[in-house]
Amino acid sequence: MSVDITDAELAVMKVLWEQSPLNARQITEQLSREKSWHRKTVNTLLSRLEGKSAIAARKHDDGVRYFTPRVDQDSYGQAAATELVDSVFNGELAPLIACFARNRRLSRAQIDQLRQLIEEIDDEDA
Amino acid sequence: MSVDITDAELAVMKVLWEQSPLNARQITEQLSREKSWHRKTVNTLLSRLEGKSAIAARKHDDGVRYFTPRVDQDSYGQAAATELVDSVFNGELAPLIACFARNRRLSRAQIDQLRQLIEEIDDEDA
DNA sequence: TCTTATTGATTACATGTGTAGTCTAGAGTG
DNA sequence: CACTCTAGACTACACATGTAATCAATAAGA
Repeated sequence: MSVDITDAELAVMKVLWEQSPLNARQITEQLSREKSWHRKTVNTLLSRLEGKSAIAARKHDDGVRYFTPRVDQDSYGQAAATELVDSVFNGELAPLIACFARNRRLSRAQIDQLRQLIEEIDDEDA
Repeated sequence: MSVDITDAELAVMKVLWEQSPLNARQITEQLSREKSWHRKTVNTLLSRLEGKSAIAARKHDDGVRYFTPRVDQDSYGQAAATELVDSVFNGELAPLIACFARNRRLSRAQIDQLRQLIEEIDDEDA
């Protein structure tokens, strides 16, 4: 509900979440590792993201615009996860994790991490 | 990656996951509780789902087609969750749960359920 | 049998999305 | 100063998606 970011746009956001501000050229370069997108394509995505206020542009001294996220990764992830859980799992988190565990073997470290996370949540909750 | 089901289509799938086989009229009726979709709209969605092999139609004795899911809810949920976790959380499950917890959506019962789930996963893993 | 209601197939149409191309103004180069 | 390169604004265009309408065949009633 917060901001609706599409798949292609998400790739751009991920670059900016890792490092920002960056200009269009730098972003295209970063993306070239995984996507073979034309500069213009990245430009369009940046414009659309700006239109959605998902990123902000600030013109630097060199006259070029540098972009920064206005939506942080956590908020976005939270919204996306909530939406998924609501739409597919009827609002329950456990089935998602169960699905996940069944699908993707969780390593011992990951299981321990989860256990610890649950304890933290529980403590906070108290 | 399995089957690409859109939001509108998902609403139809959820009805069929709850009960099937159902014909178009019955599905429209079920959906009317939450969506005010025209019969024709539901029909289009059914056609598209059939095209994607997400559901199967079988003509019953009354000459009307009854629909059944060909993709089960678990598989779909698993795929959707995996995609979300991969795309937003870089493949890690814990951040998703942390996000969720921060959002204060977990009741004590849910926390207990999670804890138990983790233990089960852990046991299986051993 | 003629009329009407219903199902399913086909078609429609605005908006969203992926993926660019074109055009213009300013920055740097000979 | 004329030419060129680049960034950004605007435009393009096919396919996806939400949301139906039209049309043809069939079933059911008068």
